[in-house]
Amino acid sequence: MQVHDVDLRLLRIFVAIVECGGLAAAESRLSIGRSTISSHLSDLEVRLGIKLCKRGRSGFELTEPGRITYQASLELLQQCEAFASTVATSKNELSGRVSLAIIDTLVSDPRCAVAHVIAELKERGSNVQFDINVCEAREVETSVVNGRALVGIGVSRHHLRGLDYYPLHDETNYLYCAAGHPLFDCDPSAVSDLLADAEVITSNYMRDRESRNDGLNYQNSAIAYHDEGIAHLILSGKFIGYLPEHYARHWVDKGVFKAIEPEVYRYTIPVVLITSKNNSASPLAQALIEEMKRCHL
Amino acid sequence: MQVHDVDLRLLRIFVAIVECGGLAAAESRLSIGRSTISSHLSDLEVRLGIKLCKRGRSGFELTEPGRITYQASLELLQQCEAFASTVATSKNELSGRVSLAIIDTLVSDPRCAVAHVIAELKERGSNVQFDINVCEAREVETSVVNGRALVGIGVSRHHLRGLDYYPLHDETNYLYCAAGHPLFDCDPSAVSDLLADAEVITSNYMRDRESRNDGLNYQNSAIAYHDEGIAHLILSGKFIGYLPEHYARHWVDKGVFKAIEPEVYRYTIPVVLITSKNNSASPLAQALIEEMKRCHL
DNA sequence: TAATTCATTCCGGTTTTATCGAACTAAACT
DNA sequence: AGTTTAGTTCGATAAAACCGGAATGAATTA
Repeated sequence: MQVHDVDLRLLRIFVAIVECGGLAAAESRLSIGRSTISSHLSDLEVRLGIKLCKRGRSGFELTEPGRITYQASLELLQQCEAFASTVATSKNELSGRVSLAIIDTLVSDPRCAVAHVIAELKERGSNVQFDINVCEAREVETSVVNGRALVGIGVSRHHLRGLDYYPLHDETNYLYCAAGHPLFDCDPSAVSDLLADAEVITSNYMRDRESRNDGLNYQNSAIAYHDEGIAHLILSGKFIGYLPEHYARHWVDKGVFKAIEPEVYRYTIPVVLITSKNNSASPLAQALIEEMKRCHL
Repeated sequence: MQVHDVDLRLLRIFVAIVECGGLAAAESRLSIGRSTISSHLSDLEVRLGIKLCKRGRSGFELTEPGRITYQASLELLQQCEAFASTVATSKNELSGRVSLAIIDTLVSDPRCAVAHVIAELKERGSNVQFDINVCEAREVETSVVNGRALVGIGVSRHHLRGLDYYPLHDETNYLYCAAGHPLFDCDPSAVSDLLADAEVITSNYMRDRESRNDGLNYQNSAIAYHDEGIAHLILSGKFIGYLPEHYARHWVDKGVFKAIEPEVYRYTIPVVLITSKNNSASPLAQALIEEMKRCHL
């Protein structure tokens, strides 16, 4: 091997060291001994003719050329992945990293096809890697906008420019109370009075003034942007709040949740596939989107 | 070595084979035996999971994925060169952030080489960033001591431990009065009387008791640690004070300042380059210091 | 000062890789 | 069919890469 030849393995090790902040910490990540790492690192330094970092008991620190080398290494390794992806695509296989931003609790919806799509993509390319981020509604969109996620699945009413929205299915939300709350076992005639007093949880959807046309008592004394947070609050017996039917069903079946006048207190919102007009060019993104749509015909 | 890992050496061999149009021809170019080349090539095919080319007595021909792989290989190898070049450049080129603490009004001294040094460093590395802080004398030293500044340029009489001082040039200060002050147009014989009454500005230099051996009237009714502040005070016509000759010249030429008995009321202080024994190890600091000294030979 | 932590260096044994040459196969040319 | 050319396969071998452990060093912490 020539001295001037780039050795990707050494670069990977170097990157790991940098990201772990020292040889000792990199040990477990690389699962090779410290002495080995040390010699690899100094190997690289000799090859490049550069002192890459200061290290020792006094702390780990990149030199300026080290910083540059680190950045360049990341770039080169990225380009290697692109190479692999190009080659894989040429044989009709998918390859690369899929990053998904998904609104929380969607997993409990039986119509949710995410798992199926993952299986399908993995089937079509063993090199496909997944990076799934479950987050609240707003975050789904921002993740797609700023490129953290290739594709998002969530709900949205105020569509952002630069994003494409494709409706997958509708999600119906009901107003729930839990055992222990006055509304849980009350006489039907008392409902409207009790409702006027009940504190309602403010969720992402309910943050918009226009959504609060149900005459309920929004005091902002309980706010939660994740359904799981809302569930906690409802379970306390002190609040009532909207939840997707599929998510609440778990507790409804156990007899601890009850929907309050479901014919009145309900809203339906479409679950949408969110993609960016920018980064949907890669074959991987293409396949993901197509498959997602196909599953929701 | 993992299967999905890219091996640059194999890619180089593959490229050579393609460009030579067969294994036999590539033999001499790679100066390795045909059997070796053959096994390398099939290695690569196994790794990528692709049949790259047809070969045999019937002629050499790339498959379609082979063509794509060849193109992608060229690209990747190109990017490797770019990587190498980036890293190599970072070796010789200076890069990083230069923080300078400079005593104020030095810019008006024609012997001040700061601008020239900045130009020179920028020339030697387009990645160099500058962070210049113009401040009063004391601050120059403290900035270097606590690391806020890599290098300082200022005046100092009580050298601090841990700092290195390198004399650049001498700066002469005269005692000035401005139009409107009794001393400005007075009769030479009246000077000594008027001087006894004139209020003198206390500056950084004049804060030391030992410096106040000129018999003047220091009342501390006007204090300024920046030359520009001193200039303001002198311009008011109510005070007299010491200023560097090069800085005062501007107003002297316009006829609004006048030096008072310049043969008597003057002092000279060396302008020094101040560096810390700690952080002068970086190549950037090194270059800066060397260049600064070179300009002041 | 002692203990701790991080890193380097050296040692040796194991594994992997690179390489060559010889034997072999397959197609094409004579 | 025999020859030629191109490539493959198969050991064998030497080189190298790899790895962990012990000893050491250096700087920090107790």
